[in-house]
Amino acid sequence: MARAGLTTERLAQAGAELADEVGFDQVTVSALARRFDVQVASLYSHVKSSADLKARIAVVALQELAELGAEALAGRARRDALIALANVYRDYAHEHPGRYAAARFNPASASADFLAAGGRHAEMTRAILRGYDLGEPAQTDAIRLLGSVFHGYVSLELAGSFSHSKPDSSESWPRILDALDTLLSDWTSS
Amino acid sequence: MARAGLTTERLAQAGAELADEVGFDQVTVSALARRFDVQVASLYSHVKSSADLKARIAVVALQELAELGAEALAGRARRDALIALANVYRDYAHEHPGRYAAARFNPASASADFLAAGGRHAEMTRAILRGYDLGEPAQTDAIRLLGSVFHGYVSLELAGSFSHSKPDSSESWPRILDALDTLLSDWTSS
DNA sequence: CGGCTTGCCTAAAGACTTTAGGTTTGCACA
DNA sequence: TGTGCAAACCTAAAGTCTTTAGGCAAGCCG
Repeated sequence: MARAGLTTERLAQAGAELADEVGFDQVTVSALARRFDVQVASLYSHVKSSADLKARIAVVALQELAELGAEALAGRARRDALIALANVYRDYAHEHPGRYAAARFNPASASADFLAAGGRHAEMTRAILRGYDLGEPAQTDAIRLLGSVFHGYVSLELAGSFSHSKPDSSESWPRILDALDTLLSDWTSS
Repeated sequence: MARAGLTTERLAQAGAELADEVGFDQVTVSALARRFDVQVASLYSHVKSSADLKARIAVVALQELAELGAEALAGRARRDALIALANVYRDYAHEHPGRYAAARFNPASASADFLAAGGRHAEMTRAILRGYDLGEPAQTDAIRLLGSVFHGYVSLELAGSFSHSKPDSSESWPRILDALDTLLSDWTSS
Protein backbone atom coordinates (compact mmCIF):
# COMPACT_ATOMS: atom_id res chain seq x y z
CA MET A 1 0.00 0.00 0.00
CA ALA A 2 1.43 3.38 -1.03
CA ARG A 3 1.98 5.70 1.89
CA ALA A 4 0.11 8.88 2.39
CA GLY A 5 3.21 10.93 3.10
CA LEU A 6 2.02 12.56 6.28
CA THR A 7 4.09 15.20 7.96
CA THR A 8 3.29 17.57 10.76
CA GLU A 9 3.24 20.46 8.30
CA ARG A 10 0.92 18.77 5.84
CA LEU A 11 -1.44 17.92 8.67
CA ALA A 12 -1.52 21.51 9.88
CA GLN A 13 -2.12 22.74 6.34
CA ALA A 14 -4.87 20.22 5.65
CA GLY A 15 -6.34 20.99 9.04
CA ALA A 16 -6.55 24.65 8.07
CA GLU A 17 -8.47 23.74 4.93
CA LEU A 18 -10.73 21.46 6.89
CA ALA A 19 -11.39 24.27 9.38
CA ASP A 20 -12.59 26.53 6.59
CA GLU A 21 -14.91 23.83 5.33
CA VAL A 22 -16.49 22.56 8.53
CA GLY A 23 -15.58 25.12 11.19
CA PHE A 24 -12.58 25.20 13.47
CA ASP A 25 -14.13 23.39 16.37
CA GLN A 26 -15.32 20.59 14.14
CA VAL A 27 -11.71 19.94 13.24
CA THR A 28 -10.91 16.59 14.67
CA VAL A 29 -8.06 14.14 14.46
CA SER A 30 -10.54 11.59 13.13
CA ALA A 31 -11.85 13.84 10.37
CA LEU A 32 -8.34 14.66 9.30
CA ALA A 33 -7.42 10.97 9.20
CA ARG A 34 -10.43 10.30 6.97
CA ARG A 35 -9.31 13.06 4.66
CA PHE A 36 -5.93 11.34 4.21
CA ASP A 37 -7.59 7.92 4.05
CA VAL A 38 -5.49 6.70 6.91
CA GLN A 39 -6.15 5.18 10.30
CA VAL A 40 -6.72 7.65 13.11
CA ALA A 41 -3.88 6.42 15.27
CA SER A 42 -1.41 7.13 12.48
CA LEU A 43 -1.73 10.84 12.99
CA TYR A 44 -0.46 10.58 16.53
CA SER A 45 3.07 10.04 15.25
CA HIS A 46 2.99 13.53 13.79
CA VAL A 47 0.83 15.39 16.25
CA LYS A 48 0.82 15.06 20.02
CA SER A 49 -2.88 15.52 20.58
CA SER A 50 -5.98 17.18 19.30
CA ALA A 51 -4.98 20.38 21.07
CA ASP A 52 -1.54 20.21 19.50
CA LEU A 53 -3.12 19.91 16.06
CA LYS A 54 -5.29 22.92 16.70
CA ALA A 55 -2.37 24.94 17.98
CA ARG A 56 -0.47 24.15 14.78
CA ILE A 57 -3.40 25.21 12.66
CA ALA A 58 -3.46 28.43 14.66
CA VAL A 59 0.18 29.05 13.80
CA VAL A 60 -0.52 28.50 10.10
CA ALA A 61 -3.32 31.05 10.23
CA LEU A 62 -1.35 33.60 12.26
CA GLN A 63 1.58 33.37 9.88
CA GLU A 64 -0.60 33.75 6.79
CA LEU A 65 -2.29 36.75 8.34
CA ALA A 66 1.02 38.32 9.32
CA GLU A 67 2.29 37.84 5.78
CA LEU A 68 -0.76 39.52 4.29
CA GLY A 69 -0.59 42.29 6.85
CA ALA A 70 3.03 43.07 6.15
CA GLU A 71 2.29 43.24 2.45
CA ALA A 72 -0.66 45.57 3.01
CA LEU A 73 1.29 47.92 5.25
CA ALA A 74 4.23 48.33 2.91
CA GLY A 75 4.41 51.89 1.65
CA ARG A 76 1.35 53.11 3.53
CA ALA A 77 0.92 55.33 6.55
CA ARG A 78 -1.80 56.67 8.83
CA ARG A 79 -5.32 56.33 7.45
CA ASP A 80 -4.19 54.31 4.44
CA ALA A 81 -2.26 51.92 6.62
CA LEU A 82 -5.11 51.64 9.11
CA ILE A 83 -7.62 50.80 6.42
CA ALA A 84 -5.30 48.39 4.68
CA LEU A 85 -4.52 46.37 7.78
CA ALA A 86 -8.09 46.39 8.99
CA ASN A 87 -9.24 45.03 5.67
CA VAL A 88 -6.63 42.31 5.72
CA TYR A 89 -8.14 40.97 8.94
CA ARG A 90 -11.71 41.37 7.84
CA ASP A 91 -11.24 39.93 4.37
CA TYR A 92 -9.27 37.02 5.72
CA ALA A 93 -11.97 36.27 8.25
CA HIS A 94 -14.62 36.28 5.55
CA GLU A 95 -12.64 34.17 3.12
CA HIS A 96 -11.26 31.79 5.73
CA PRO A 97 -13.59 31.72 8.72
CA GLY A 98 -12.14 28.48 10.04
CA ARG A 99 -8.58 29.74 9.85
CA TYR A 100 -9.62 33.01 11.45
CA ALA A 101 -11.20 31.15 14.34
CA ALA A 102 -7.99 29.13 14.56
CA ALA A 103 -5.98 32.33 14.84
CA ARG A 104 -7.98 33.17 17.96
CA PHE A 105 -7.24 29.78 19.50
CA ASN A 106 -5.50 29.97 22.83
CA PRO A 107 -3.16 27.06 23.34
CA ALA A 108 -2.49 25.90 26.88
CA SER A 109 1.22 26.35 26.35
CA ALA A 110 2.31 28.48 23.44
CA SER A 111 5.05 27.28 21.09
CA ALA A 112 7.86 29.56 19.96
CA ASP A 113 6.26 29.80 16.51
CA PHE A 114 3.02 30.84 18.07
CA LEU A 115 4.60 33.57 20.18
CA ALA A 116 6.62 34.83 17.24
CA ALA A 117 3.55 35.13 15.04
CA GLY A 118 1.67 36.85 17.83
CA GLY A 119 4.49 39.33 18.18
CA ARG A 120 4.41 40.13 14.47
CA HIS A 121 0.78 41.11 14.77
CA ALA A 122 1.32 43.42 17.70
CA GLU A 123 4.21 44.94 15.76
CA MET A 124 2.02 45.64 12.75
CA THR A 125 -0.53 47.54 14.76
CA ARG A 126 2.26 49.47 16.40
CA ALA A 127 3.59 50.33 12.93
CA ILE A 128 0.31 51.96 11.99
CA LEU A 129 0.53 54.22 14.98
CA ARG A 130 3.94 55.54 14.04
CA GLY A 131 2.15 57.92 11.71
CA TYR A 132 0.04 59.36 14.50
CA ASP A 133 2.90 60.04 16.91
CA LEU A 134 1.36 59.15 20.24
CA GLY A 135 3.42 58.94 23.39
CA GLU A 136 3.10 56.28 26.05
CA PRO A 137 0.79 55.12 27.46
CA ALA A 138 -1.47 56.42 24.70
CA GLN A 139 0.23 54.25 22.14
CA THR A 140 -0.44 51.04 24.03
CA ASP A 141 -4.00 52.13 24.68
CA ALA A 142 -4.45 52.76 20.98
CA ILE A 143 -2.97 49.38 20.04
CA ARG A 144 -5.44 47.71 22.35
CA LEU A 145 -8.30 49.75 21.01
CA LEU A 146 -7.50 48.91 17.41
CA GLY A 147 -7.06 45.23 18.22
CA SER A 148 -10.39 45.23 20.02
CA VAL A 149 -12.25 46.88 17.17
CA PHE A 150 -10.73 44.68 14.48
CA HIS A 151 -11.35 41.50 16.36
CA GLY A 152 -14.66 42.54 17.86
CA TYR A 153 -16.20 43.78 14.65
CA VAL A 154 -15.17 40.78 12.64
CA SER A 155 -16.32 38.34 15.33
CA LEU A 156 -19.70 39.93 15.72
CA GLU A 157 -20.11 40.18 11.97
CA LEU A 158 -19.26 36.51 11.43
CA ALA A 159 -21.56 35.55 14.27
CA GLY A 160 -24.36 37.32 12.43
CA SER A 161 -24.89 39.91 15.14
CA PHE A 162 -25.04 42.72 12.58
CA SER A 163 -27.31 40.99 10.11
CA HIS A 164 -30.53 41.94 11.85
CA SER A 165 -30.17 45.70 11.49
CA LYS A 166 -30.46 47.81 8.42
CA PRO A 167 -27.32 49.11 6.79
CA ASP A 168 -25.27 46.17 5.61
CA SER A 169 -22.34 45.58 7.93
CA SER A 170 -19.90 46.21 5.09
CA GLU A 171 -21.18 49.81 4.97
CA SER A 172 -20.50 50.58 8.60
CA TRP A 173 -16.99 49.24 8.42
CA PRO A 174 -15.31 51.99 6.37
CA ARG A 175 -17.11 54.68 8.35
CA ILE A 176 -15.91 53.15 11.59
CA LEU A 177 -12.36 53.07 10.26
CA ASP A 178 -12.67 56.74 9.35
CA ALA A 179 -13.86 57.49 12.85
CA LEU A 180 -10.88 55.64 14.28
CA ASP A 181 -8.55 57.63 12.06
CA THR A 182 -10.05 60.84 13.38
CA LEU A 183 -9.84 59.56 16.92
CA LEU A 184 -6.16 58.71 16.56
CA SER A 185 -5.44 62.07 14.96
CA ASP A 186 -7.02 63.92 17.90
CA TRP A 187 -5.92 61.61 20.72
CA THR A 188 -5.24 63.53 23.91
CA SER A 189 -3.79 62.25 27.15
CA SER A 190 -7.07 62.53 28.94
CA MET B 1 -34.17 6.49 46.12
CA ALA B 2 -34.96 10.19 46.63
CA ARG B 3 -35.21 12.08 43.35
CA ALA B 4 -32.89 14.85 42.34
CA GLY B 5 -35.66 17.20 41.26
CA LEU B 6 -34.27 18.11 37.88
CA THR B 7 -35.94 20.75 35.77
CA THR B 8 -34.85 22.47 32.61
CA GLU B 9 -34.28 25.70 34.54
CA ARG B 10 -32.19 24.11 37.25
CA LEU B 11 -30.08 22.43 34.61
CA ALA B 12 -29.46 25.70 32.82
CA GLN B 13 -28.59 27.39 36.09
CA ALA B 14 -26.25 24.63 37.21
CA GLY B 15 -24.77 24.58 33.72
CA ALA B 16 -23.95 28.27 34.08
CA GLU B 17 -22.15 27.61 37.35
CA LEU B 18 -20.30 24.71 35.82
CA ALA B 19 -19.27 26.90 32.90
CA ASP B 20 -17.66 29.40 35.26
CA GLU B 21 -15.77 26.62 36.98
CA VAL B 22 -14.48 24.60 34.07
CA GLY B 23 -15.02 26.76 31.00
CA PHE B 24 -18.03 26.94 28.72
CA ASP B 25 -16.84 24.46 26.18
CA GLN B 26 -16.04 21.91 28.86
CA VAL B 27 -19.70 22.00 29.83
CA THR B 28 -21.05 18.64 28.96
CA VAL B 29 -24.25 16.74 29.58
CA SER B 30 -22.18 14.09 31.32
CA ALA B 31 -20.46 16.53 33.66
CA LEU B 32 -23.78 18.07 34.57
CA ALA B 33 -25.25 14.64 35.31
CA ARG B 34 -22.32 13.88 37.61
CA ARG B 35 -22.95 17.14 39.43
CA PHE B 36 -26.54 16.07 40.14
CA ASP B 37 -25.40 12.53 40.90
CA VAL B 38 -27.75 11.20 38.30
CA GLN B 39 -27.39 9.04 35.21
CA VAL B 40 -26.53 10.86 32.01
CA ALA B 41 -29.58 9.73 30.08
CA SER B 42 -31.84 11.27 32.69
CA LEU B 43 -30.96 14.76 31.56
CA TYR B 44 -32.34 14.09 28.12
CA SER B 45 -35.87 14.33 29.46
CA HIS B 46 -35.24 17.97 30.30
CA VAL B 47 -32.87 19.04 27.58
CA LYS B 48 -33.01 18.09 23.91
CA SER B 49 -29.30 17.85 23.30
CA SER B 50 -25.95 19.18 24.30
CA ALA B 51 -26.46 22.17 21.98
CA ASP B 52 -29.84 22.81 23.55
CA LEU B 53 -28.26 22.85 27.00
CA LYS B 54 -25.64 25.34 25.87
CA ALA B 55 -28.24 27.55 24.25
CA ARG B 56 -30.18 27.61 27.52
CA ILE B 57 -27.06 28.54 29.46
CA ALA B 58 -26.54 31.33 26.93
CA VAL B 59 -30.02 32.63 27.64
CA VAL B 60 -29.35 32.62 31.39
CA ALA B 61 -26.18 34.65 30.85
CA LEU B 62 -27.76 37.07 28.40
CA GLN B 63 -30.65 37.73 30.77
CA GLU B 64 -28.39 38.29 33.76
CA LEU B 65 -26.27 40.67 31.74
CA ALA B 66 -29.30 42.55 30.47
CA GLU B 67 -30.56 42.89 34.02
CA LEU B 68 -27.27 44.29 35.26
CA GLY B 69 -27.05 46.57 32.26
CA ALA B 70 -30.49 48.03 32.78
CA GLU B 71 -29.66 48.71 36.40
CA ALA B 72 -26.39 50.40 35.48
CA LEU B 73 -27.98 52.61 32.85
CA ALA B 74 -30.79 53.88 35.05
CA GLY B 75 -30.35 57.58 35.68
CA ARG B 76 -27.18 57.96 33.67
CA ALA B 77 -26.46 59.55 30.29
CA ARG B 78 -23.61 60.04 27.88
CA ARG B 79 -20.18 59.40 29.32
CA ASP B 80 -21.54 58.10 32.62
CA ALA B 81 -23.85 55.71 30.85
CA LEU B 82 -21.14 54.57 28.47
CA ILE B 83 -18.74 53.80 31.30
CA ALA B 84 -21.39 52.12 33.40
CA LEU B 85 -22.53 49.75 30.68
CA ALA B 86 -19.02 49.02 29.51
CA ASN B 87 -18.04 48.06 33.04
CA VAL B 88 -21.05 45.83 33.42
CA TYR B 89 -19.84 43.76 30.49
CA ARG B 90 -16.23 43.75 31.53
CA ASP B 91 -16.85 43.01 35.19
CA TYR B 92 -19.29 40.26 34.33
CA ALA B 93 -16.78 38.67 31.99
CA HIS B 94 -14.11 38.73 34.69
CA GLU B 95 -16.37 37.39 37.41
CA HIS B 96 -18.15 34.86 35.22
CA PRO B 97 -15.91 33.93 32.31
CA GLY B 98 -17.87 30.79 31.54
CA ARG B 99 -21.19 32.60 31.48
CA TYR B 100 -19.66 35.34 29.37
CA ALA B 101 -18.46 32.80 26.85
CA ALA B 102 -21.95 31.30 26.94
CA ALA B 103 -23.44 34.69 26.10
CA ARG B 104 -21.37 34.67 22.92
CA PHE B 105 -22.68 31.22 21.96
CA ASN B 106 -24.42 31.13 18.64
CA PRO B 107 -27.21 28.56 18.61
CA ALA B 108 -28.10 26.94 15.32
CA SER B 109 -31.69 28.07 15.73
CA ALA B 110 -32.39 30.82 18.23
CA SER B 111 -35.24 30.47 20.71
CA ALA B 112 -37.64 33.31 21.43
CA ASP B 113 -35.94 33.89 24.79
CA PHE B 114 -32.61 34.12 23.11
CA LEU B 115 -33.78 36.66 20.54
CA ALA B 116 -35.52 38.72 23.20
CA ALA B 117 -32.39 38.89 25.35
CA GLY B 118 -30.31 39.79 22.32
CA GLY B 119 -32.71 42.58 21.53
CA ARG B 120 -32.43 43.99 25.04
CA HIS B 121 -28.70 44.30 24.61
CA ALA B 122 -28.91 46.15 21.33
CA GLU B 123 -31.49 48.41 22.94
CA MET B 124 -29.18 49.25 25.83
CA THR B 125 -26.39 50.34 23.55
CA ARG B 126 -28.87 52.40 21.58
CA ALA B 127 -29.98 54.03 24.82
CA ILE B 128 -26.47 55.25 25.51
CA LEU B 129 -26.38 56.96 22.18
CA ARG B 130 -29.51 58.95 22.84
CA GLY B 131 -27.34 61.37 24.75
CA TYR B 132 -25.07 62.01 21.79
CA ASP B 133 -27.82 62.68 19.26
CA LEU B 134 -26.48 61.04 16.17
CA GLY B 135 -28.57 60.61 13.06
CA GLU B 136 -28.72 57.53 10.88
CA PRO B 137 -26.64 55.81 9.74
CA ALA B 138 -24.17 57.19 12.27
CA GLN B 139 -26.16 55.76 15.13
CA THR B 140 -26.04 52.23 13.79
CA ASP B 141 -22.36 52.62 13.03
CA ALA B 142 -21.78 53.77 16.59
CA ILE B 143 -23.75 50.87 18.06
CA ARG B 144 -21.62 48.47 16.09
CA LEU B 145 -18.45 50.23 17.11
CA LEU B 146 -19.33 50.13 20.79
CA GLY B 147 -20.35 46.49 20.58
CA SER B 148 -17.08 45.66 18.86
CA VAL B 149 -14.95 47.45 21.42
CA PHE B 150 -16.76 46.01 24.42
CA HIS B 151 -16.68 42.49 23.11
CA GLY B 152 -13.27 42.74 21.50
CA TYR B 153 -11.51 44.25 24.48
CA VAL B 154 -12.96 41.80 26.94
CA SER B 155 -12.26 38.82 24.71
CA LEU B 156 -8.67 39.76 24.11
CA GLU B 157 -8.18 40.56 27.76
CA LEU B 158 -9.59 37.22 28.91
CA ALA B 159 -7.51 35.45 26.29
CA GLY B 160 -4.46 37.03 27.84
CA SER B 161 -3.55 39.02 24.74
CA PHE B 162 -2.92 42.15 26.79
CA SER B 163 -0.92 40.54 29.55
CA HIS B 164 2.40 40.65 27.72
CA SER B 165 2.65 44.43 27.45
CA LYS B 166 3.32 46.93 30.12
CA PRO B 167 0.43 48.97 31.47
CA ASP B 168 -2.05 46.64 33.10
CA SER B 169 -5.07 46.14 30.88
CA SER B 170 -7.33 47.64 33.53
CA GLU B 171 -5.51 50.95 33.10
CA SER B 172 -6.09 51.19 29.37
CA TRP B 173 -9.77 50.47 29.71
CA PRO B 174 -10.97 53.77 31.25
CA ARG B 175 -8.79 55.78 28.88
CA ILE B 176 -10.25 53.92 25.92
CA LEU B 177 -13.74 54.62 27.18
CA ASP B 178 -12.87 58.30 27.47
CA ALA B 179 -11.61 58.24 23.92
CA LEU B 180 -14.88 56.67 22.78
CA ASP B 181 -16.83 59.35 24.59
CA THR B 182 -14.86 62.03 22.77
CA LEU B 183 -15.33 60.22 19.50
CA LEU B 184 -19.08 60.03 19.95
CA SER B 185 -19.24 63.69 20.95
CA ASP B 186 -17.44 64.75 17.77
CA TRP B 187 -18.91 62.21 15.38
CA THR B 188 -19.33 63.67 11.90
CA SER B 189 -20.99 62.11 8.89
CA SER B 190 -17.71 61.60 7.11
C1' DC C 1 -55.58 2.83 48.36
C1' DG C 2 -55.09 1.94 43.28
C1' DG C 3 -53.70 4.20 39.05
C1' DC C 4 -51.21 7.01 36.09
C1' DT C 5 -47.85 10.46 34.96
C1' DT C 6 -43.26 11.39 34.72
C1' DG C 7 -38.69 11.23 36.78
C1' DC C 8 -34.91 8.53 36.72
C1' DC C 9 -32.75 4.06 35.44
C1' DT C 10 -30.37 0.30 32.51
C1' DA C 11 -28.73 -0.89 28.08
C1' DA C 12 -26.69 -0.09 23.86
C1' DA C 13 -24.79 2.01 19.62
C1' DG C 14 -21.89 5.37 17.50
C1' DA C 15 -18.17 8.99 17.48
C1' DC C 16 -13.78 10.88 19.12
C1' DT C 17 -9.16 10.58 21.80
C1' DT C 18 -5.26 8.47 23.14
C1' DT C 19 -1.87 4.71 24.17
C1' DA C 20 0.57 0.28 23.23
C1' DG C 21 2.61 -2.54 20.36
C1' DG C 22 3.05 -4.88 15.68
C1' DT C 23 4.11 -4.83 10.56
C1' DT C 24 5.84 -2.92 6.34
C1' DT C 25 7.99 0.39 3.44
C1' DG C 26 11.67 2.33 1.25
C1' DC C 27 15.99 4.98 1.90
C1' DA C 28 21.03 4.50 3.09
C1' DC C 29 24.78 2.12 2.86
C1' DA C 30 27.68 -1.76 2.08
C1' DT D 1 22.11 -5.50 -5.48
C1' DG D 2 20.79 -6.89 -1.47
C1' DT D 3 20.17 -5.91 3.72
C1' DG D 4 19.13 -3.29 7.68
C1' DC D 5 16.82 -0.08 10.14
C1' DA D 6 14.11 4.05 11.16
C1' DA D 7 10.00 5.89 10.19
C1' DA D 8 5.36 5.38 8.56
C1' DC D 9 1.30 3.21 9.02
C1' DC D 10 -1.68 -0.48 11.11
C1' DT D 11 -4.61 -3.27 14.60
C1' DA D 12 -6.42 -3.42 19.12
C1' DA D 13 -8.27 -1.64 23.10
C1' DA D 14 -9.76 1.44 26.86
C1' DG D 15 -11.92 5.65 28.19
C1' DT D 16 -15.11 9.66 27.36
C1' DC D 17 -19.14 11.86 25.45
C1' DT D 18 -23.84 11.85 22.93
C1' DT D 19 -28.10 10.16 22.04
C1' DT D 20 -32.06 6.84 21.66
C1' DA D 21 -35.15 3.06 23.40
C1' DG D 22 -37.51 1.01 26.67
C1' DG D 23 -38.32 -0.25 31.86
C1' DC D 24 -39.23 0.44 36.91
C1' DA D 25 -40.82 3.14 40.60
C1' DA D 26 -42.14 7.45 43.09
C1' DG D 27 -45.50 10.22 44.39
C1' DC D 28 -49.59 13.04 43.30
C1' DC D 29 -54.87 12.72 42.33
C1' DG D 30 -58.91 11.06 42.88
